[in-house]
Amino acid sequence: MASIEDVARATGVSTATVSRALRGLASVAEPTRARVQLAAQSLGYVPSAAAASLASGRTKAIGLLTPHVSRWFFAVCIETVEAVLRTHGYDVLLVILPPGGRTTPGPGRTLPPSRPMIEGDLLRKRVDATIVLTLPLVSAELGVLQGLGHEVVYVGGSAPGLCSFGIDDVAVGASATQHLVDLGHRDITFVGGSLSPGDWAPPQERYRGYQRVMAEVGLPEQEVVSADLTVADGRRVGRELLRRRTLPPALVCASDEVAIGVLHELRVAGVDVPAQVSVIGVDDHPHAVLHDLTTISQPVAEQAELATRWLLGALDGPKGEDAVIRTERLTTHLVTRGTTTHAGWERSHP
Amino acid sequence: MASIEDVARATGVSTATVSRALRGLASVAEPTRARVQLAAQSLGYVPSAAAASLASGRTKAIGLLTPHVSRWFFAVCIETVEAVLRTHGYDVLLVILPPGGRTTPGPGRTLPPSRPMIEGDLLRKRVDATIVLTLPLVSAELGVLQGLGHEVVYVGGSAPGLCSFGIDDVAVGASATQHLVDLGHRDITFVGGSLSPGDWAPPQERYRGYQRVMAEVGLPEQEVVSADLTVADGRRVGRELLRRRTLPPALVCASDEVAIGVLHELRVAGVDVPAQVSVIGVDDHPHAVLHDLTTISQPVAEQAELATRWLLGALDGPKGEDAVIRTERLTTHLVTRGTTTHAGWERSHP
DNA sequence: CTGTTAGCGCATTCAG
DNA sequence: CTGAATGCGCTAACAG
Repeated sequence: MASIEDVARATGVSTATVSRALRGLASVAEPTRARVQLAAQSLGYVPSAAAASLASGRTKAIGLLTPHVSRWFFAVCIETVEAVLRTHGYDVLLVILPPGGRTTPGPGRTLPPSRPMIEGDLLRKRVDATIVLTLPLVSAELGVLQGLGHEVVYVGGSAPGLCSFGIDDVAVGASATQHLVDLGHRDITFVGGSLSPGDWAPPQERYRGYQRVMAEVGLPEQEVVSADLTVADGRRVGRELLRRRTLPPALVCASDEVAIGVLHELRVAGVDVPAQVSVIGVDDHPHAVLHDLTTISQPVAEQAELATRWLLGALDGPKGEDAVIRTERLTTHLVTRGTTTHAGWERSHP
Repeated sequence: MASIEDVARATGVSTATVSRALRGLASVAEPTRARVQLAAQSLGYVPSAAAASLASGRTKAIGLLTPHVSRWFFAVCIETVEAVLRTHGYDVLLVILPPGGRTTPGPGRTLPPSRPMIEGDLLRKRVDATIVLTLPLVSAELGVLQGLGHEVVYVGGSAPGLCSFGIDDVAVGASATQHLVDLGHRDITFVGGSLSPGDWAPPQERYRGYQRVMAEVGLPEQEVVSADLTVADGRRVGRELLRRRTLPPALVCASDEVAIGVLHELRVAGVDVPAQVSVIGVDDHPHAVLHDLTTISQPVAEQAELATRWLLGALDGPKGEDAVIRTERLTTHLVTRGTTTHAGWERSHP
């Protein structure tokens, strides 16, 4: 366990010089730096992150808060964030906060009691900044994040009071709905809404887009079908729809994963998609094409990368000066595949 | 930024007592502890991880090394590991080491030059132990891991010289192959092998299982089809197979994701699965059932959980005493679905 | 360009 | 059960 002092002794310089040399500060003579590096290497010296943090006040680590890992959007974000941070010398502290139970009770603002404290404790002092991935935050948590005393950036949507890089989920819901309207559909059902309309998480926003378009074109809203954004829950919804007397002819699903689940059950039951039911999802998940799913595509890695780079810039740049809250919305686009078609197609078809 | 001293002053005790009280050490009078906790809370005191690490020598963080995030196996492992560690007060330092390029050149043992050093630097002193997820390590890296000076556990298979919790990939490959043999197949092709047979990563081991069974039953090995374990690469393979004069009648795929990709292309091209081609995968990926894929199921979360709990035990327990290298293999099982059937089924069918 | 001097905030002896 | 003293290993002024 060589320490900086061993390296200093071996090189015949002071520990301060070793520190400077190894960190690449300009004010070190090149020959000196070379000797220091050599000695450090041959001694197998590795600086103590704890000591460096304590002395410098910076941890060179960044917290990454996410509600999931095994869902495509989050996995891609995590990979992207990690890659960018690592090339810039930052470590990633992964914190998973499953949203489970959070939107269930009462007015949708209750949390398991341990959660907010965990966030505060966990991130403060341990990291230099925090990246939050599309976590359906409640206001108490926003407060915690803002009180963290360091930069916070939100990825995947927008969050009140935080810098964010994401997409416009209302617009996404609207586009998906509009696509079906354009195909002549009038009876359009939204799948994937949650029960707590007070939250501003993506499914809720997408639902608002649906509502907006339906209102604009004067169509009656159908009762929303609640679902987690998973294949498993999509399947549950699919089976539920099959039990109805008549199938809904057009579905806007809040994500491709639900859409894929629904599609699967419908097809297994012999329903002709899109002839009997048109289905559109959101994401352009890698598996969407396997199911020939029409969807709204969003640039996931780009959102994560932009957010991370912005954060790195903010960490270098003027501290606390740019109090401007930056909210960037990346563009999405419709990917037309085979699960959507004109209303009434079935009747006009052999 | 309240420090331990502020809490001590506010409570009228020494910093040592604050430290003990807050960490739950037994040797503190209950009333004292209560007062300390109250003061700490009202001051918003959060201990400095850096200072604690420096003083105690333990970081309360664990490194998690993984080659991927967006693949099902790894995502589930990451979620599981994080959940277990967090409930035990440990932070997770996520390190992604994409295996890209590692098995490509020369004898399959070359690495991008930066990699091994990164590992050593990154993990040493920053974490108390390391969990490695099914990373196709080369011997140099094994050396680095073993020289890290702390506990290391491997998840998903086994690694020479490391404690590990995983499945027997050779047996998995053998089971999959045996299933096809039992169905009367004689012309069986392995998909997903890598080009570097020197490595002992899962695909290679599964391939060895295939080889073993083929040899045992006296069947000729077919030329292995290389593929990444992804849907995209599975599709590439599917298209390649379609260009052959005759389709291989039976495929053992090294993972469900490749299998799903292959299946998709075959079906889109009008190939009847399983009548013309039988396909079996490995994993029992959540999407496998959507494609009616026969597969070998493995308990992913269990592997990760066992490994993590073992590690926590090792961190508490006797240091360096239990030099026994523990290798635990969990059981897998065949899940028969609709993508495999008897050889010659097509001919005997209307 | 380099050395000297102080802490960073806590956990841990060792006394009491 | 509690307090006083020591140092973990490094970075950041400040001199030179």
